Amino acid sequence: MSTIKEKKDTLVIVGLSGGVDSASSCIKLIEEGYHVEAMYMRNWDSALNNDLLGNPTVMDEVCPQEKDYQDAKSVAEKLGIKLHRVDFIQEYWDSVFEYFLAEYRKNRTPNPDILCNKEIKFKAFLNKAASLGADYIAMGHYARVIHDGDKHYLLRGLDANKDQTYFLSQLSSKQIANVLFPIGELEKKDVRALAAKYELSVATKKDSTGVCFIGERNFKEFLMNYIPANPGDIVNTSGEVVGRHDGVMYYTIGQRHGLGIGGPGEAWFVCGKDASKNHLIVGQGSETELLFANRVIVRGINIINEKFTDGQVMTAKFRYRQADVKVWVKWIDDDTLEVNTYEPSKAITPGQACVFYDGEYCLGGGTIDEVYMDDVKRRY
RNA sequence: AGGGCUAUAGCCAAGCGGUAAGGCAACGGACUUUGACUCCGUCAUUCGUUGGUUCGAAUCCACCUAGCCCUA
Repeated sequence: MSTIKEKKDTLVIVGLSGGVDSASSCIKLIEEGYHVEAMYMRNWDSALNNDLLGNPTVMDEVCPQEKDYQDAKSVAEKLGIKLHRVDFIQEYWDSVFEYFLAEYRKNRTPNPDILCNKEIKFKAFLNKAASLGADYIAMGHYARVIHDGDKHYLLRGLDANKDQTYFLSQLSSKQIANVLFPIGELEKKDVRALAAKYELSVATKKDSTGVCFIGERNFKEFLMNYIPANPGDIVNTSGEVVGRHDGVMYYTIGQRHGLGIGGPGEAWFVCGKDASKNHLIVGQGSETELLFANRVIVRGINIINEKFTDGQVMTAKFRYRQADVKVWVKWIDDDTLEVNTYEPSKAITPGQACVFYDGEYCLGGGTIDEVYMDDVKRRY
C-alpha cells in the first residue's frame, strides 16, 4: 500500500453500515478527494442463528439487517459510489459469538464488540478490502489514528461523549496501519449535519445500540436461546435468601434492575456470584462494600505500540462510558498485567475490557480476569 | 376463645378530623455500538370488612375478620 499515490488514485473502502456515522465517513473521504467505495457487511442471521426469544423484530416483514442494507444502498447511490456486500456470518459465529457464549457459561460478562472489531471489521473485512485492491479501509468509529512512518497510534475520538476507542483496544498497530477514521475529528452533531448537507435520509436515523450486528434484544431472553436457565437463590451479604434468580449468568456485577427485591431500605445491587451454590450475591445501596476493588488481573494484553514498564502510571477504563481512573501497572507474565488503582473503583467486572490511556492516546487493553480489594479476591 | 397490639399499593412505610408523603420493586422513556450504572416519567378516587358519629373520617366509635405478642 503506497503513500506516493495521488488521492484520486488511492482506493479507500469504507465499511458502510446503513447508519449516519459511516455515511458521513464516505462524504469526508470523497470531499478529501479519495477514490471511495463502500462495503456492507452482514454478520448475523436471526433465523440461521436461532435468534428468536427476546427478538423484537422477529415478526417484522423486513429484518433490520435488510433495512440497514437498503439504507446503505441508498447512501451509496446518492453519493455515487460503488457498494460491495459481504457476509461474515460464519466467521462472526466462530470467532466472536462462540467466545461470547463461552464467557457467559463461565458467569462472566464478555464484550463481543471488542472481538468483533479485532476479528471481523479489522480482519475479515480488512482482508476482503485488500483483495479488492483497497489502499485503505475506513470505518465510522469515533476514534483517530496517527500514521507516523511505520508507527501507528490510536487516539480517542474528538467528541469525548462518543469516543469508541474502548472497542478498538484489541487492534494491533498493523491492523490500524491502513485505516482511516474520517469522523474521528468531528462531533456527533457535525456528523449529522454533514449527512443532512448531502440530503441523506440517514441524517436523522437513530443511533443503533445493542451488540454490533445483532441489535437490541431482551437480553435474558436472547441468552436463553443458547444457554438454558438455571434458577437459584439470591442471597444478601449475610447469606440470607432474599429472592430467586433465573441463572447467575444473566446478571452482571453492579446490576440493579431485574432482581425483583422489594421491601425496606435502599436498592439492591449484584455484588457477587457463588457458582458452586448457584447463588447470586446482592448488597444493599449503591456504595455497598463488595462492589469496590483496587487491584485487577488483566489477561490477553494487547499493546498497540511501546510495551509498558513495571510501575508505569496511566489511566484505565474498566467499562465503556465510565470515567478513566488513574492506575499503575506491573507485569505478571508476557500476557498478564496487574493493574492497581489509587482509589477503590466500583463494579470492575470479569470479562469486560480494561483499556489503557495516556491522555488522548489509547495504549491498548486486555480482559479483566480477577478482581481484588487489597488481597481479598472478589467473588465476581 | 383472659389481656394487649396491628391492619394504608407487589414489598416497606408516613399520615393522629380537612380531602392518601416517601422508598423498594415493576413498567415506560432518555442515555448507550457489550451488559450494567445513571437520569426522567408512570404506578391507591382510596386506607382489612360492615355500620355509626361529623359539614367533612385512613384518622373518632362499634362489630366482624386476619395476623402478632403476653397470660394461661
